[in-house]
Amino acid sequence: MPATSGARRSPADLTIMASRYNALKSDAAWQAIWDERGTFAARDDSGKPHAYVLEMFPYPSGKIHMGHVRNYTMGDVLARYRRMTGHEVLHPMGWDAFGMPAENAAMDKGVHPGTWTRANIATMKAQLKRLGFALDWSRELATCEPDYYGHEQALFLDLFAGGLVYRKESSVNWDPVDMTVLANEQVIDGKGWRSGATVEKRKLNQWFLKITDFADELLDGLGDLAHWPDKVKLMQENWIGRSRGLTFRFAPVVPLDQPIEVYSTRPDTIFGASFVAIAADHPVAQELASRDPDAAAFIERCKEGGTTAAELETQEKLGFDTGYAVQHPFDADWTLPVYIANFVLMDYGTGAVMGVPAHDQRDLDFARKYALDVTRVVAEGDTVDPVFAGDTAYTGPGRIVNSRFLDGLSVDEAKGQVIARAEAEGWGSGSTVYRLRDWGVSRQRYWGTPIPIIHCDACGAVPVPREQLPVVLPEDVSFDIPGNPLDRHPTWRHIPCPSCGGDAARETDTLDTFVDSSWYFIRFASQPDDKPFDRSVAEKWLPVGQYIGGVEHAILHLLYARFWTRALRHIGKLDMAEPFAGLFTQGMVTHATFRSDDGRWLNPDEVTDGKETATGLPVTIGRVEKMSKSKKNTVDPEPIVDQYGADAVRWFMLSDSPPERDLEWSENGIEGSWRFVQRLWRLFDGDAVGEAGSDVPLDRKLHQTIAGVGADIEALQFNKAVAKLYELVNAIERAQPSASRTAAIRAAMLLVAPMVPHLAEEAWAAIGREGLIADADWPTFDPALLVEDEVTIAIQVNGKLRDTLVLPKGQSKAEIEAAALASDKIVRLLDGQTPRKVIVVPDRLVNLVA
RNA sequence: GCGGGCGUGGCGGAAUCGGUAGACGCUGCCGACUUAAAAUCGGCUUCCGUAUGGAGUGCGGGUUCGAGUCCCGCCGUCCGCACCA
Repeated sequence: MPATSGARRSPADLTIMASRYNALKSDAAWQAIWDERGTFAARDDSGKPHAYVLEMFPYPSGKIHMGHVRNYTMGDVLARYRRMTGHEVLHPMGWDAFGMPAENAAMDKGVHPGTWTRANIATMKAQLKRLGFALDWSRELATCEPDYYGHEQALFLDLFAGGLVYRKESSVNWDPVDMTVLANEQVIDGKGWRSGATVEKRKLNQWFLKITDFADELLDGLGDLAHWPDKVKLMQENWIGRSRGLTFRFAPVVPLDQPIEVYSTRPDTIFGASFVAIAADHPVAQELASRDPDAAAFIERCKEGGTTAAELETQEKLGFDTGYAVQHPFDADWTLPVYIANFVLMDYGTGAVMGVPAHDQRDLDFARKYALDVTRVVAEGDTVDPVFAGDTAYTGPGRIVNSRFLDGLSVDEAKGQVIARAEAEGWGSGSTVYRLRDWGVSRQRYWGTPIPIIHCDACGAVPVPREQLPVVLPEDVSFDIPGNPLDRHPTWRHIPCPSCGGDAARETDTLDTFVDSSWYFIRFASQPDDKPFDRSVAEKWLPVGQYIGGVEHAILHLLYARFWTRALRHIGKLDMAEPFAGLFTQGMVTHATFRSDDGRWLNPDEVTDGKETATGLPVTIGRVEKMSKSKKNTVDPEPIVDQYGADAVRWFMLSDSPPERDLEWSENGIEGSWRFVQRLWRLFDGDAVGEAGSDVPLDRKLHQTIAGVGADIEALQFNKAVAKLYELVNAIERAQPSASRTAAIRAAMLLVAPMVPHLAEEAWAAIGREGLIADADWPTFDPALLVEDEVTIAIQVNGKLRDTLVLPKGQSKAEIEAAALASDKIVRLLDGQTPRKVIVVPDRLVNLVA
C-alpha cells in the first residue's frame, strides 16, 4: 500500500499495514537457502582480498551455551561485514574434540568417548546452524577424527625429525584423580586445573616440545602484535619471564667437594652476600641427606609445606645449616655458609642463590631469622651505613657502596663490571634465564592423539613410518578402571619394530589436547587428504586476520599456537611467524544467582517474583556471576532462540555491553531486542515505496551512520554500532516520507544485515531486490554529508555553561565572540562588565573569563 | 607481595584531540489508542529545589580559560602471576 506523499503516517496505519515478522519461519527459510547455495564457502582462488575471521573452536561438551553464542555472533558480524565490503572471507568452524570429559562420560555412563563426542557435535552443530552463522561448513573438522589427528601425527614426526621433540624422565605433576600428567600451566595453586585434586610429583618418561628454544622469539614477537590486547601480551611476557643476570660458581671450602653454581639478577650486590642457599632437591642437599639424618629430616619438612598461594604467603623462611662453606669469588679469605632453604626452587635458574639480605626481602627475612650479616651495598639516598637496619629490604636504585672496586658505580654499571670480571676470570658468565619450561605433551589418557612412536628394546624410540599413519585409536576399550586403557589393550600396542623388525610396543601416551588446537587454524585454511596442509594455499589465508575468544586462553593456547607456527617455520613447512594478526578477547555472559531459603542454588526459571516457584519461599538474590552449571545461573540458548528467533538473540548479544566486558543476560534485554527486530520489520515492510523530495538532515544522519557503523564493526565496538543504528531508526521513523527516507530505509537494511541477517534477507526480498543481501555491497557514504552545516556553540562564563547558540559552521572567532556577547542571557550575567579574557574554540564554544 | 584493568544516573553504558556529561538501550512513571488487555505510539526519567537556580563522573589535592579525560596521593573492585633469586 503506497503512502500518501507528504502526510505523516499515523501509528494506527502502521499497525494495520505492517505484518508481524515471523522470525522462526524466516530463520529456517534463509538458513536453508544459504546452505543450498553454499553462500559462505570460502574460495581459495578468489581474486578478492582474503579475510580470515576465526573464533576459538568449541569443545563439544553437550550443548552450546550463551558464551558460545556471544563469541560466534561477534565473529559472524565481522565476517558478514567483511563479505559486504568486498572480501573473500574464510569463517570456519570445527571441534576441539579430544579431552577428558569424554572419558569421564565414558566412565559415568558407559558410553564410548567417541560416541558421546560425536553425538554432542551433532547437537551443537544443529544449534549453531539455528543461529544463522555465516560459516563455511564444508571445512568443518573434528580433532578426534583420524583425518585430522593423523596429520597431527605427521607434524609431530616432522618436529621430531627437526630436533624439536625429545623424551626425558622428569618429575611431573601427577593428578591422582584424573590419573594423568599435567603441564605446569595446568596446575593452579597446586591443584589440577580440571579435577581440583592436589597434584603429586612423579617420575615418568615424557615427551617434550622445545618451546624454550623459541622463548626469545616468542617474547620479542609480541612487539609485532599491534592488534593484540596489551593485557594478553603482558601475560605472555610474564609467563615467559625472561631475566638477565650472572650465572657463576662459588668455589668450595673443605669438606664441600664441588663448587655451587648460582644465578643472580643482582651481581652488583655481590659484596653484600652473606650466605648461599640451595634447594631441598639440589644434588648437594641430596648427597648430604644420604649421610646426615638431620638434613634428610629437614628436606622432608620442606616438602610438607603446601604450595597454595595462601600457604606460601604465610610460610616461614626455613633454613638448614649444612656446615659447608664456599669462597667469595672476589676474596678467597671470605667464606659464606651454605644453607638448604625452603624458598629456593630447584627448577628455576641453578637451584641455588646467593643471599644478599639488605637488598632482597626473602634473603632479609632469612638472615634475620638465622642472625646472618646484613650489609648495605646500595646507598639509599644519603644513607651509606654498612649496617643495615630494619626489616624491609632496599631494592631501589642508588650508588654502590661498601663494595671495594664497585664503589660509586650505579647499579647497572656495577652489574656490567661484575659480569665482565667473572667472564675474564672464568668463574661465571652473563646469562639469560626464563621462567618458561619446555612443553610436556604426554598424557596418560585414551581420548587423545596417539603419539606416533614405537619403543624397541634394541632401537629405542622409533618414529612410526609415514605410510603407517594415522595411528588410529582402537575402538574396543573399556573404562571400568581409572588410568589409560591403551596400556591394557590386548593387541593394539604390540607391533614389530619398523627398524629391526623385532618385538616392540607402541607409545601408549596421547598428546595434550593443546597440541590439537595449536594448528587447527592452518588445517581450516587448507585441508588436502595426503598432508596436513598445502603450504601455498594456507599462506593465502594466514595469518588469521581476527581471532576471537575468551581471555582464559591468553597464555596456554595462544602461546602454544604461536610456538607451533614458529616451529613449522623453523622446519620449513610454513613461512610465517605469527598465526593471529588480530586478537580479541571477549567478556563472559553473566547472570544473577539465586539461592533458596535453605541455601540451594536455584535456576532462574525456578524463581517467580522473588520467590521459589515450587515452594513459595523467599529467594536470596546473589551477585551477578559467570554462567555456570554449579551455580545454576545458566540460560540455555536453545529455548530462547525458539522463542525470539536468531536475530533477536544476536542483537542482544551485541547490545549495551562493550564486547570485552561481561554481558549480563536479562529477560528485559532479550525482549527489548525482540521488540527492535519487530520495529525494524515494520520499518522495512511498511515503506519500500518510492517517494519524492529530499531530507538533508536525514541524509546526513544516514551517511554518518554508514561511516560510524562501519568503523565500529571494524573496531569490534558492536555496542556502539548498535546505538548508532537505534539512532538512525529513530530518525527515520520521525522523518516525513521523502526519497531520502526511502533511501535511508534501504540502506538501513544493509547496515543491520551483519547483525540480523535473516530479517535483512527477508526485507531485501520483500522489496524485490535480486540476490542475497549477504552478497550485497556495504553502502558507501558521502564524506561531504558527514559534517553538519550548523553547529551548536556552548557559551561558558568562567567555564560554566550559560547558553548555547546555533550558528553556521565555520564562522570566524570574531563572529562567534560577537554572537556570544549578544546573547540575552550572557548580557544579563555580565551585567555591563567586560570579560577579562575570551577563549573561542571555533565551531565548539566560547568561554568568557570574568 | 608483584603486574594490569576498571570506578560516570535506578541498571548496562556513551562522550574520537582537554571543550555542552549522561547518546543509545533497559527499568520506572504519565498520556494516546482500546469495551478491556496486549502490542504500538507520544512524553518524562542524574540528584536537590515549586522555581530563577545549584550540585554532580569513587575520595583528596594539582595543572588549565576549561578536567570524566592530564598529573600526584588515597580508597574500592576485578583479573593475571605467585618464594622466579
